[in-house]
Amino acid sequence: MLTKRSRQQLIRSLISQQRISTQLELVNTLRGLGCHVTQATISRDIREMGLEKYRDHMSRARYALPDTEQKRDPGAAAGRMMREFANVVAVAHNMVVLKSEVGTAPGLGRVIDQLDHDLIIGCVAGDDTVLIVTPDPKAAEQVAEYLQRLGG
Amino acid sequence: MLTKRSRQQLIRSLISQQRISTQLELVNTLRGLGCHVTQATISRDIREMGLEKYRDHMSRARYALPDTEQKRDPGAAAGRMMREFANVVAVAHNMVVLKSEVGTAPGLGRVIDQLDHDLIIGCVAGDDTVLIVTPDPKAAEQVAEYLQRLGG
DNA sequence: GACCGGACCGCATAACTATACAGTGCGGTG
DNA sequence: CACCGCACTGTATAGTTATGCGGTCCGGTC
Repeated sequence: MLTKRSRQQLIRSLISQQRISTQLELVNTLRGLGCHVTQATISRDIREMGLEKYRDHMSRARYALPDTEQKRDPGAAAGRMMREFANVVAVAHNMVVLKSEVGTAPGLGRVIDQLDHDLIIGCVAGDDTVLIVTPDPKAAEQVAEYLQRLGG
Repeated sequence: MLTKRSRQQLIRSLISQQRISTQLELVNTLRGLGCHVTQATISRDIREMGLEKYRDHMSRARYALPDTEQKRDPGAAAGRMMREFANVVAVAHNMVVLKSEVGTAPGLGRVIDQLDHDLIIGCVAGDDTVLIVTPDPKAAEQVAEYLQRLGG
């Protein structure tokens, strides 16, 4: 049997890769990977890990990593967000303008804040635009390039 | 009987003022206010309004307004957050430093971003600190005062 | 070894939430 | 008015999650 620790790590991996809607679903998926536990244990794991259950834009339920989780690897989180939601990255003077899907800008702004990038002074987000403030035009260029690389 | 619309408004008001942990709790509270509905209706309302259920730092369950909801009245949202989580507001040069309960800084930073305040260029949040960047020391003073007023 | 305490888990079930179905009321249409 | 369609709701129940209790398995102590 897997240790509790590695089981929880497995759960983290699973829920970030595929949509898991119920604990039973998770139990069955884990069973398929040779990890045999009951729904009760999963319930405890989920609370312990602080996972969140929310509904996506199709109002389908899904478990997800908590917000704070993103701090462990802000680059990866930002990369995922960029790939999923960002459309255009542009430079304007000492700022980087990021256009994204409507409604996703606040989330993007947040992960970008969490990058804690030296050249990023701060950012503000509207509905579909993130404005990233940098010290000067050259830094803006660098940040823009960095973000584009993140977004793969 | 209240209209569906006003009932939902009432729900919004209730959950932002007090901790509501279950739908039954909400049903009873509403009943106390003369609004008599069943749990089923509440369940539908909650999904329709996109309310979220999460656990606070004491791991107590609570319903809350969705993130996007805060945009309608960012001042109120920020005020609530400030009252609940902020401890110290200080000025340092052209910045405002906000110390808060551990783990609450990202959320605070976010609502502050959403204030879309003229004098706030942007902000970054750590675990228990929000750094707010303003154009100059005078603006920082003004922002600090504004935030303190918000926090009541 | 005997005993204790704590972490962990499963079982059974309580607690909570979502939904299928049917009923009501209301506005529009013939 | 008769009829239809739609929004809304309650009832009953299915679906989902949380938890009280008891058991097992260590690791430490006497």
